[in-house]
Amino acid sequence: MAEPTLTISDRIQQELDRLTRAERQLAHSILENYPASGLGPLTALAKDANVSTPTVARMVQKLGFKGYPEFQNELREELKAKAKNPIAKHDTWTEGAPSGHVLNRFTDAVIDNIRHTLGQIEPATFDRACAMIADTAHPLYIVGGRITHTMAEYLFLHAQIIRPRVTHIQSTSNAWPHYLLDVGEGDVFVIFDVRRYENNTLKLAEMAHARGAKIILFTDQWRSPVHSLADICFSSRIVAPSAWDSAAATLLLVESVISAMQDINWEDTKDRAERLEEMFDQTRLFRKFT
Amino acid sequence: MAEPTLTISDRIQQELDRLTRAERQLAHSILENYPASGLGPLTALAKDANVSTPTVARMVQKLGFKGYPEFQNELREELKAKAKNPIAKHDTWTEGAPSGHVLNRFTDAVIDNIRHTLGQIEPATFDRACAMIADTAHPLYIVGGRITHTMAEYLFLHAQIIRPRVTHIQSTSNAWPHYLLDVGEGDVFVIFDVRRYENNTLKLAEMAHARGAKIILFTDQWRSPVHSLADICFSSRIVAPSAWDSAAATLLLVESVISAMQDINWEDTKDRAERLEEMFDQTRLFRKFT
DNA sequence: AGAATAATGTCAAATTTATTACAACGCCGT
DNA sequence: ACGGCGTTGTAATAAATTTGACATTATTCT
Repeated sequence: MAEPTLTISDRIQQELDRLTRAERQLAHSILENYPASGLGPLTALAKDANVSTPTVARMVQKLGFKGYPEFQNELREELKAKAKNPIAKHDTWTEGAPSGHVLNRFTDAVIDNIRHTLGQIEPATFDRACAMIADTAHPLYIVGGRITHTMAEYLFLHAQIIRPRVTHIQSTSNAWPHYLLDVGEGDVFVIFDVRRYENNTLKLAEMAHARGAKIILFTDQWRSPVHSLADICFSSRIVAPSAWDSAAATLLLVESVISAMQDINWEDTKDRAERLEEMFDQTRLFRKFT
Repeated sequence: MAEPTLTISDRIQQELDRLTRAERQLAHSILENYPASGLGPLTALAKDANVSTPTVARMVQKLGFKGYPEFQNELREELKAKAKNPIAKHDTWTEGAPSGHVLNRFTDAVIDNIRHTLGQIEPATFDRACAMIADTAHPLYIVGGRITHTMAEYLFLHAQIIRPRVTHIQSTSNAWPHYLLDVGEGDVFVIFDVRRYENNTLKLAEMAHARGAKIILFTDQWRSPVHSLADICFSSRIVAPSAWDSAAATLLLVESVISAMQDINWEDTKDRAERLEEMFDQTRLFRKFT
């Protein structure tokens, strides 16, 4: 590729002295709202700068492009790169590994997933979801599928400490219908369903929905069919340079939910956590921290 | 003009449910590199999203534009507006949330953890670990504790597809000594142990080590006591603005290992994955992808 | 001052790009 | 299984954008 690290903006400014009157006029117009104006049609740009269309065509050639379309193309590439950049000033994450190494490739993908995922979330929706999950007035059910039950369990293990009345259901288990016996109006379901979407999970969601339960769904960018039943739906990006998907962005969301829950229920949590500590001490399950 | 303050990105996400399959595909492609991809020619966008050109034309009309050019025009206006903003607070991950919001605080911490974690890994060590884990000449045991067994299981679920002879042991279960009966020289143990370090896990590691097993340890920055027995030790940073720790960096490592394993064993994996697919098809566990 | 040269604009041709009409396909309900 | 409806793609058409040729205007040098 041999991408020059110079942006078009840089190049224009560099050339500014060597440009003629009309071209300078045009150059300033381009830089005025960069890069937006350069991405419109040549005609519009010309009119904006009060120059003729061939002037535009000639200048982009002077800048080394074959034509206006090629010029626009590079502008768009710049824009793409810029959108990615706020984070990726690291060219490699693991020092000493080539950029093509799994670690670097994978990490790039994950960071990218995180950025996309977070970018699509409305804070208000997130807060609402956390409030629902933290609300001890209603029982909380956490549901996961074949792979996602790991995420479900992660949430469960923490939720269990933070609040009472939490149940973990594996949709792949054939025991789940039993759990639904007690479900009533206003109960809260957190459901994980990522491709490949599981029939069991959908069935479970339908039954819970029929009983008046609220559903908060964690899914991927393509969204599980459960989403039509869900009150709140979070979709994380899961693409990875691998035959499988990445759950990292989903985990980040889950952990954020845990953190928010804990803030909401802090008084209770503190108490429950202390009692848990005591019990652990008694069972000698853990080492004393050294 | 009553310009709605909604960006095109917002509008697309709002409409997402009402869109058809091809249109959704397209929508995701637009959001993927927003707004750059939408500023190119219609034809290019269509090819990018693997849909036909009329699909693009139809969707922009569905979104309320008279035609593609008008759509692009608004995109450019958005871009201009964004550029004008006093350095649009691009340092937040979730737009519209204050930088102090849980989502932003947590994400910052996680990215930071990832950076530190990856920075401490030697690629050669990583590769060696992957080779050991992928080596089908020896049985593989995966061990997790109270919280970490979610990570262990995540690895297990994937490893199981990639290679034979994989066993998942929960150190909190009192059944684990049984598993050790068959362990012999050269068997590989992947052990997860983060604070609070668990006595059971340490015991298990000691016994495995005594029997000549190789140990690959995933722990935190303070390193579990198991590390003195381990052949390879990965420590991830787990600090989070919360009363609990973040497993995100650990998960990233695990997923990278999975990806690397898969590359090493690709021939076998392909075969095993196909057979698994068939079995799933027969059990009708999953929906057909739509 | 006047000729020569460079710069710019006008207009038309050529190319690309968007739109429309229509046919094929898949999905759902009967 | 069959018919109808909605969705999607192909291909032709219409519109636009870009480019090139040429005439005009400004600028510079003698």
